[in-house]
Amino acid sequence: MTFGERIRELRLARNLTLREVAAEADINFTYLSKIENGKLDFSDFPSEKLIRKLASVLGGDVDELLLLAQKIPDGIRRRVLERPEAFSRFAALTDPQIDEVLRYIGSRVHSARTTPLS
Amino acid sequence: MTFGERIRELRLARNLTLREVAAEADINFTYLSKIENGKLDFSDFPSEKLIRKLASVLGGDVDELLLLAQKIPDGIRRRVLERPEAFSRFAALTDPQIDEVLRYIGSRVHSARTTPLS
DNA sequence: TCAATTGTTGACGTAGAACTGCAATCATCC
DNA sequence: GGATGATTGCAGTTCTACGTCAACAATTGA
Repeated sequence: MTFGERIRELRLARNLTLREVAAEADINFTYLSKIENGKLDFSDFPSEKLIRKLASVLGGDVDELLLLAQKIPDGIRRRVLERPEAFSRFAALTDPQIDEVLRYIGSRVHSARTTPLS
Repeated sequence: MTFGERIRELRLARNLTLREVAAEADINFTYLSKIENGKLDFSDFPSEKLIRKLASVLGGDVDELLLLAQKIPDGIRRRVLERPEAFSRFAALTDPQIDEVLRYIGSRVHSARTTPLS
């Protein structure tokens, strides 16, 4: 699932046309077409600002869209900047090790979510 | 310690002038002055590209400088994009919970670092 | 004393990313 | 067959992050 595919999916799920969504997002409908088809001239994705707007207009999840566009969600970014060393260590784990740590979190660490996943 | 302060520290530690470092980094020395003094017109920090160049020229740690400039180091970024859900959960932990998980990693997860901390 | 070196600052310039917009073309669907 | 919607190439325009320039201040050292 690419970013563009997801945008299209969200748009069609609401039975909206390119023109309708583009108008609400204050962009040109041809640009939206290019976004959905991954045919942007330079860069693979639109700006973070526009991604947020599209999420809002389409009722999509901002973080999901940001990730599809290879951008770091705010909640994670904030925490990385607060605890960089911790994240460096976590990032250095292999996939199975990450899974193991997640199981540990699930079993040992309770009421973990103090803030929404954002 | 701000980004600019650290840059200046690195530069002075090598007894280099603004002009010398700027020349090596292919920028104007007045721009470097602003960077060190946190006086950039817009944005608080130079581009990621320039940060890397400065790290190289000054022999500084890229990740340290990136973090001071509120940018996510590559190693972490890559892993976040690979395992977003895991990082969301990790990021949602409180500080003490993160510390607990780090202790767990230290005690249970061996040969964790398959790649450099980058 | 004055000139050489170094650093600071406000105003200004610019390249590239982000986005526009048209024209031509195609596909569907009543 | 025309109304509606989408695609795409290409040449704009806009915006701002990035960086320069010119003038000046501070310090050093002969």
